[in-house]
Amino acid sequence: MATISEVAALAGVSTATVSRALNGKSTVDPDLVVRVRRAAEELGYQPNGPARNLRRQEAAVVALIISDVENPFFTAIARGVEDVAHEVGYSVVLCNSDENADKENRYIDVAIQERVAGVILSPSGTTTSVEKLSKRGTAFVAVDRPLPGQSSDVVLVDTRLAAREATAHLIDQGYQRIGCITGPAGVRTADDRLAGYRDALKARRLRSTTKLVRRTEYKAAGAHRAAQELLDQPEPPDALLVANSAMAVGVLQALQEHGIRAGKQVGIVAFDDAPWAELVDPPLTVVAQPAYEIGTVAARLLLARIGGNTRATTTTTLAARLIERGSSRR
Amino acid sequence: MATISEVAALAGVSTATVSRALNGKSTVDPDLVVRVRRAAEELGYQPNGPARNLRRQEAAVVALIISDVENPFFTAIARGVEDVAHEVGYSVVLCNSDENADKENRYIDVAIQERVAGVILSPSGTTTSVEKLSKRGTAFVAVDRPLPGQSSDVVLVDTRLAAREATAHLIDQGYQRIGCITGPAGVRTADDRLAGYRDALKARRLRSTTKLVRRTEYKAAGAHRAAQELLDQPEPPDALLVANSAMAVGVLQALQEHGIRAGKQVGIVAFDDAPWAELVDPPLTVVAQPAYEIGTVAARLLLARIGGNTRATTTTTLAARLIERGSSRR
DNA sequence: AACAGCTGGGTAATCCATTACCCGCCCGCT
DNA sequence: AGCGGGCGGGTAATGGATTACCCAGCTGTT
Repeated sequence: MATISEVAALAGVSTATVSRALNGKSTVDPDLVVRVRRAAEELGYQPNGPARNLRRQEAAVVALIISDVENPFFTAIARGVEDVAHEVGYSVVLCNSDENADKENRYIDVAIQERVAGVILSPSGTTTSVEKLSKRGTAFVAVDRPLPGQSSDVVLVDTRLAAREATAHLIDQGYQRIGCITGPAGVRTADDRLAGYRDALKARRLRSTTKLVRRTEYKAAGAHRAAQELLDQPEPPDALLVANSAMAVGVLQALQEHGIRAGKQVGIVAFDDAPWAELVDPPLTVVAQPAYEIGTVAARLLLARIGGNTRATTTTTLAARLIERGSSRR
Repeated sequence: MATISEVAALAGVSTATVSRALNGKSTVDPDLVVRVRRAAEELGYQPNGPARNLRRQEAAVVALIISDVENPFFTAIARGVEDVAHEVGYSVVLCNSDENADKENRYIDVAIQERVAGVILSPSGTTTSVEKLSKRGTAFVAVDRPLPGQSSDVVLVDTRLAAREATAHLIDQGYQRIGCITGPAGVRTADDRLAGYRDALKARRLRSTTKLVRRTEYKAAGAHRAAQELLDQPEPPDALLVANSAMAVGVLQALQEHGIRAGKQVGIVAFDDAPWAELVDPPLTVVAQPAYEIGTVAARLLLARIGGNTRATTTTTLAARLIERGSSRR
């Protein structure tokens, strides 16, 4: 692997000039730039990243720590972040924390050790230790969920309002015993969706009972079990608000197993507009979240901070959109 | 940010001892180890990754370059790679090449610059330039698709055979004008699936016509257009082999728009067992690929190479499994 | 008692790109 | 002609962890 001094030797200049030429710095004689380029080309020179980062005290990399690579909501965020970051020459590395605070903290440590320029993360829980980041002065932005106790830029969806509207929609459609299957306690989006659900019930003077509420992992399996339990009760729900698309899979499965048809018998609204939502029968009513936009907004905020912007931290709240389809129509 | 010499000063030892103690090296007096640990703790010491990597000439990171973060097939591979890599202390960074040779090559350059220990990639096309990797001696493994012209470890699925079996299954079910919607020419899996489809037709002495074959991007939109074209023909197909699950979404949509029911009227088999495959009506017959296993196998091969193993390159071919459901039954 | 051998730990070289600092040269002005 | 200013480009310091090499001191053997 060629080093900068070999390039310098071949081009007949000093390493300083090579560095300046290749980085397009100030004023280097155009002839020299050409000679340096040619020499670098010939040797297949690739600058040594660690050396550069060591010197610069920062890598042109942003880390994106998400809680589930297999969840399309998060991969859409990733795409948004990537598109913006690439424009300005930053690379994005994706880390999968699996909703696991340990893994998440490990990745934060790695991010610090590797001296990435910034971190975007969807904090899995209450024990996320971003103080390390702020202590070191590494820029970071939270997405989807706020950071407990920390002030930072945050990009959120008004998920409580969305849940409220979705639930109100179910009430409007004439459903009366509406249940809710949401994520684990302590995960902010899960709590908010539940709160929004309760808001709607209260506003319409429907009584809210824990018998119709279940909390599980944000996965199909947990939701499947939860739906079965709810449906096996003496007084089962006649509609369900489901907190994400993976869970929706589990719920729809449970309905099938019970020989229940969505819509007519049990109304369903799920968060996240999955590509397959229109394919099931009846098509699934969903709360579409602007995931890609979350990513782009978060990336821009992060880049501004990296650029040294020191304005007060901001909270950006994006709206979700209810897409009514057959699964919430009798 | 504390450095190793500050830790050394606080612990009253040399930097060499700090390094040895924290890396669990050879024999350091247990008392000193404790003192060093305590000092590091107190200062919140995080080793400087770039400095370490510069010295070691390698980072404990493997790069995984996949062609579509939003495709569950690839994210499942990612999970497999992660699980294995983490066990031995390697971090995984995910890079999304978007089936774009430029982006892919850029990520390969980044991987080289950052001196990652190894690379796993699903080569998007014929112009993938891994010579840079082999020239530098960086270990790499190809997944899902072989590397054109290069010898390397490869982990594949026997996708041609799977396509053949899936097509044969459709023939057995009594479908007669079977079509195929596959990915772009030059993408090996797309070519193989088409070849397997043709194998099956030939074996059963059915004539194969290009009128029933369409190639598009591996995405829903392309497949949607393709399916519309096929169905609008004077002699439309009565069954379709679809090359991945994103495409299946487009195809099923087109069927809906044509008021055609899968199974009874047009048999469908799609690659990749998506979580929603059982939810559509009728449930979707699929070719399930062992994506997670591809990831684990590839990671183990890569780690062996990183460990200096110089055995000849291997090709691992895993079997796919046809899961018969309603969409291929009349 | 003297010496070989081993072990724990310190000193300083090393990895490579970037950049502060400095020098020499040329131009233009007085 | 002499001097100041500006510019191109070289020398060497710098960043921080790892590790080759070496030394001091202790153990055990004869």
